Amino acid sequence: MRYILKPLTRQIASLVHEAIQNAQQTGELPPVEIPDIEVKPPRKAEQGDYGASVALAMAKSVGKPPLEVANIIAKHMNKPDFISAIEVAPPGFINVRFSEDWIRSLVTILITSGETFGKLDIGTGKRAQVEFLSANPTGPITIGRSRGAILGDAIARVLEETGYDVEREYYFNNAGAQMRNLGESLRIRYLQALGQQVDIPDIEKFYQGEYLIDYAKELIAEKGDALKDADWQPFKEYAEKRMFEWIKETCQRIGIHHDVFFNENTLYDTGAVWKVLEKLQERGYIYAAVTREGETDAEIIAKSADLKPAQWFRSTQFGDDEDRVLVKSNGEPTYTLPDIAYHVNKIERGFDLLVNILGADHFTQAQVVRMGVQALGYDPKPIRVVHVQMVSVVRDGKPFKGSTRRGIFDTLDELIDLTSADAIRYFLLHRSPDSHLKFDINVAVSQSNDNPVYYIQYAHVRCSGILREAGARGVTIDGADLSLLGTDELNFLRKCLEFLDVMQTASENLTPHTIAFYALELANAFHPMYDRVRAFADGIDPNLQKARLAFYTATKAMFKRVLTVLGMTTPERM
RNA sequence: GGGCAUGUAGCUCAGUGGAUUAGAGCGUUUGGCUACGGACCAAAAAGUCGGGAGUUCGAAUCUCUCCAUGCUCACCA
Repeated sequence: MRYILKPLTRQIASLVHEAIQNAQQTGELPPVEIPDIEVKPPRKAEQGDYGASVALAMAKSVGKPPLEVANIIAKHMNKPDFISAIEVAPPGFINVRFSEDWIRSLVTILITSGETFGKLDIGTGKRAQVEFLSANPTGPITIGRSRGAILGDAIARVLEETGYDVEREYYFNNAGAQMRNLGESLRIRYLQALGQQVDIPDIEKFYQGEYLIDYAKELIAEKGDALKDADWQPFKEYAEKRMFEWIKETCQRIGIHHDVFFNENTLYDTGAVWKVLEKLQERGYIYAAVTREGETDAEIIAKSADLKPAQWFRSTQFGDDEDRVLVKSNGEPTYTLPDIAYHVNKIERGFDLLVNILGADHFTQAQVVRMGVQALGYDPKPIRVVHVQMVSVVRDGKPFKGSTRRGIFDTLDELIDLTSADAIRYFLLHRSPDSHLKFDINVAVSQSNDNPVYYIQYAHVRCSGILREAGARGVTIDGADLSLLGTDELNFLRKCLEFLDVMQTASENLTPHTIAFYALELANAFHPMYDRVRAFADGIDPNLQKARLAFYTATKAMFKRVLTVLGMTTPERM
C-alpha cells in the first residue's frame, strides 16, 4: 500500500484560493487578481497549525478591512477531513487547525509505508539529469570538490523522491594539457623507480602526489622496464585508469554513483563541436577577428598584432559584458565551445530538467554557455545551474589548503577515514550552497555533541532500543488504540507532517540543505519528548504502552526515512 | 572598476513580505541521573538582522546607496 500525501501548505493554499474564487462568484469579493497565497505555521501554537495572510495582502485592492476579507474567505472555504477548524484572527489571518484523529492516523501511515512517506508526484513523467562532480581524472577527489559531489547526489535523490526519472552524469575531459602533464609526471616517476636519475623539468606542471610513485611501482611489477623508452601516452592511460578507479571507489564509500560517464571527446568524434560553430555562424553570431569588436584600445591591438584571427561569439547580443572566443587563433577551440555542444547534446537527449552543479568560480562560464544554447535557438529554461561557494578547510584553527599537483592531501578519502561518510554527508549538506562553508576537520572528526549527526542518528537508535525492549518483553502493537496518544506525541507527529512541505520545497528549489536542517529539527523535537513519553515506566497502563510503542514504531520509520533521503545510515545501536 | 554571492546571538549558521517577543545547534551559566543507552533533559543569559535612506498596512526579507569579505571578469580548463 502506498500513500501519497500532499504537502499541507499547498493543500491549504488551494483551499483558500478556491474560497476566494467562490466569494468572487457570489459577488462578496470583487474580481481582483488573487495574489500568491502563503501558508505558514503561526508563531504561536495556540493560533492553529497553519495560517494564511492573504486577506491582509488583498485588503487594499478589495477595498475592505482585512478582517472582513478574512471572514468572507473563511466562510467560503471547504473543510476536508483533515481540518477540524478554520478560524479568523486579527488583523486578518485565516488559521487552520488539523483534526487530531487525522494527525494520529499518521502513525499507521508511517508504520505501513514509512519508506514512501514524502514521495511526491511533482516530477512524475518527467526526466531529469543531474550532472555533478565532473572532475577530470588528474587526481583524487578533494574536500573542495566533495561539496558539489554531495550536493549533486542529494539533489538527485530529492528529485527521485519527488517523482522524477533521474540520471546522474559525470562529464570529463581526458585529452587536455593537464592529462598530458599527469602522464609525463608518471613517466618520470617510472624512470626514477627504475633507478634512473631524472630531473623534474617543470615543477609547476609536475604532479607531485605520492600516489604516482606507487603507480610507477605497479607498472614495473606489471611490465618491467618495457616502457622505458615510451613517451607520456601509455603513462597517461595508466594514470587515468587508476585515477578513475580511485574516484569511483571514493564515491562508492560515500554513497555516490553515476549512471553515465560522458567523455568530452565524443563531442569531437561525432563532429558535434564543429557543428555548433557552424550553426552559430549561420545565425550570424560568429566573427573572425584579432580582438573583440569595438575594442579600439591601441595597446590591446598592438599586443594582438602578431595573432591570427580567432572566432568570436557575439554573446553581447544576449546581455554578456563582452564577446567570447570560441576558437583560438591556433585553431583549437576554447573550453566554451565543447561545453555549449555538450549542453546541446543534453537538451537533445530529451530531459525536462537539466541540473548542473558547479563551483561559484564557473558562474561566468555557465552564463556564456546558456547564451550559446539560446543563440542556437534552444530554450535554455530546463537548464538549472546550482553554484556552490567555496569550502575552506580548517584544521586546528588554521587554514588548510591543498593542491593536487603538490600532492598535499585534503582528499575526501582521507576525511572518510578520519570521520564517517555520514558525518561528511551531513556537514557538507547542512549549509545553503550560497554560503561559504567552513569545514573544520577537528569538529568533523570529533564524536561529541558538536556533531549534529550523532544527535539525529541517536533518535533512531533510541527508537530501536525501545522496540528491542518491547520484543524482549513480548509486547506487540497489534490493536493499539491511537486515541490514547497525548499532546507530546501529537506535536511530534505535526513535525513529521512538515516533511511533505520540506520535500516539495527542496525539490522545487533544488535545496536539499533544508532537509538536513529539518532532520535536526525533528531530532530536536524528539529527544525532549522521549524523556516524557515513556513506554516502560512503572505501572504504565498496557493499552497506553501499546499505543506508545506504535508511536515509536512510526517515529523510527520517520527517522529512517529522513536519514535515507539524506543518504545517511540508520544505526540500530551506536 | 563590472558581475555573482555573503554579512543575523560568543562561534557555526537557518529564515521563499506577515502575528506586540527575530530562530536552531554548539558554547556559556544554573539545575536534574536506580538509566526502554545520559551521545540526555529542564531553565537562563545572549541580537541596533553590516551602516544609512526609501517602497507599504507591515521589511532580516523588496529598491537605492555606502562599508566589509569571498569568487570572478583569459585566445585556461
